[in-house]
Amino acid sequence: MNIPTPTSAICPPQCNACGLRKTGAFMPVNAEELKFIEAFRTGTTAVKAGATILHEQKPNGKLFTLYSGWAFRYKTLSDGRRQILNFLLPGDFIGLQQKFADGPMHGIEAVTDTSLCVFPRKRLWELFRNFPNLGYDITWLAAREEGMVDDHLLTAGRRNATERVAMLLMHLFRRLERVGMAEGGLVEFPINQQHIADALGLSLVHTNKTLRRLRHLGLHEIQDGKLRLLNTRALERIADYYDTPPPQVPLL
Amino acid sequence: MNIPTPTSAICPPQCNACGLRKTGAFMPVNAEELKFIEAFRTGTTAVKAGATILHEQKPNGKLFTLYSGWAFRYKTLSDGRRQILNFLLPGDFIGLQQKFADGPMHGIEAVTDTSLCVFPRKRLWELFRNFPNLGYDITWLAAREEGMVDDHLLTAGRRNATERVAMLLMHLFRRLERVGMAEGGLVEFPINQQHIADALGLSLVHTNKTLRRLRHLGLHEIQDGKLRLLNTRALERIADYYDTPPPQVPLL
DNA sequence: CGGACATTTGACAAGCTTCAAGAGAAGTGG
DNA sequence: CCACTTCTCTTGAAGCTTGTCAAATGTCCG
Repeated sequence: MNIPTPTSAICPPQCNACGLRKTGAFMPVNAEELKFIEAFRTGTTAVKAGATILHEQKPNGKLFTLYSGWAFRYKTLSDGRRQILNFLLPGDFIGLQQKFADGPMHGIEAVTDTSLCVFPRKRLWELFRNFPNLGYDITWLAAREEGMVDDHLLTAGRRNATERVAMLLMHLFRRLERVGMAEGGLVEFPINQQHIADALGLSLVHTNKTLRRLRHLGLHEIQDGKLRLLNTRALERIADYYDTPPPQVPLL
Repeated sequence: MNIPTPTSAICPPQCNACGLRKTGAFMPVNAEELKFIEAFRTGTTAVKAGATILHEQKPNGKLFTLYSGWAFRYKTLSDGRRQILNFLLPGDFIGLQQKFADGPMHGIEAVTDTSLCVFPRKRLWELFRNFPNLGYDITWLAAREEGMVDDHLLTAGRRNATERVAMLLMHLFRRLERVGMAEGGLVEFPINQQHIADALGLSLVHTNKTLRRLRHLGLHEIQDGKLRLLNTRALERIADYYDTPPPQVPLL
């Protein structure tokens, strides 16, 4: 059984000591690739809970791999309405869109204290030229990230409140499980109801009532920053969720 | 002034005769790259209006560039509710996600008669190895596509019906304009109200009433399969839309 | 204890969906 | 050429889901 990765962990100075790679959740890389990744990496950063990793308006020329903690990508309308586009969990590659898009960006904010590896986006081209397989991996990650947003769009556009909440619980649980952060039906769950509301396109009040209803049905429990799923079968049925996250994904 | 690309056009047998490249909307490629693209291409297909380009459940190992016509990516829930994820317009690269994702796919359906270039996804790796800049371009395209879905998620999650409709009109108009398919305020507009409803996460009836309201306000006109924007300023303000599509994008 | 913040609950209003049905356009076959 | 079907657009009415407003409770922390 996997031991949950401590979200407080700091990214080690050497990539070959990387705690994420040891989980078995990621595709192995050869020595040469690992060496390049380490050289590609500018360094590491820690971002405190609630702080901004990437400002919504101005790109900062950096790419990240989230080593530990939770974060989320979001967009806001000018009157303040906020939509969370996706949650970011350990192993996720961050900032690709920024490299390319010109228009309004999305912001990234840390939910918990986070630790990140930093890469200069200027050298991304170098990566594609010298290590085409890593370039391929990055495309893989971009496509996977888009696939998740596709799912969330289906959720926001066509599922009702109950289905949306069930979907989010299953989605996050499965992703955490994949990177070895679940023990039994229990996972760390540092987000609050406002995060959930913003991710699902619901109001805070309605999110609360919906969450409460599912809880009274005995489907889940959220306590002390931990989520326990008590009936995944029922949640999957309600959400019409049958996704299976891939066993191994690339890791930069 | 650009001449609108006829959506009935057939993709020519030689890539150097490609009508899309002549529009100036796409990044130029050198002779060597063009030669590879032509060799990479398996051939061309035509898909009739309403037919399926990519089935929602089974990937078919193909990648496409949409040469002419409109299509859309979509997902459905098991009870039939459908969400359109994005519309596909001439020049768009199709099918990347399929290459990578394992789980439930998205489907692609032609709105009008379409003409497409076909590429074998098996040789994608070859492209990355031999032409890293083309690999880079593909990542660019993946990131751009995700950026669009991000926007649509914000729309479905946080905009009301009026704002959503205004957003969609502006979004599509700007994209069509970019590939030279707009004359003055007029563009081909082959989708019906059900498409709009499915793209925005609204019911057909409410979409109709909202569309009607905007029309009575003198903001737009839809007639004979053509859309005319009469007050882009007002539409932008309503939608809180300030995006500027990039002047040139890669084209495979 | 006081203050900030997340959760919870009730009441009411509003927006959106559903149901139902009619009008108009376009295509089909006798 | 006309009856008939099909499809899209349109409109009205009723009902339900969700949002908004307001306030209470609980918790953590200085």
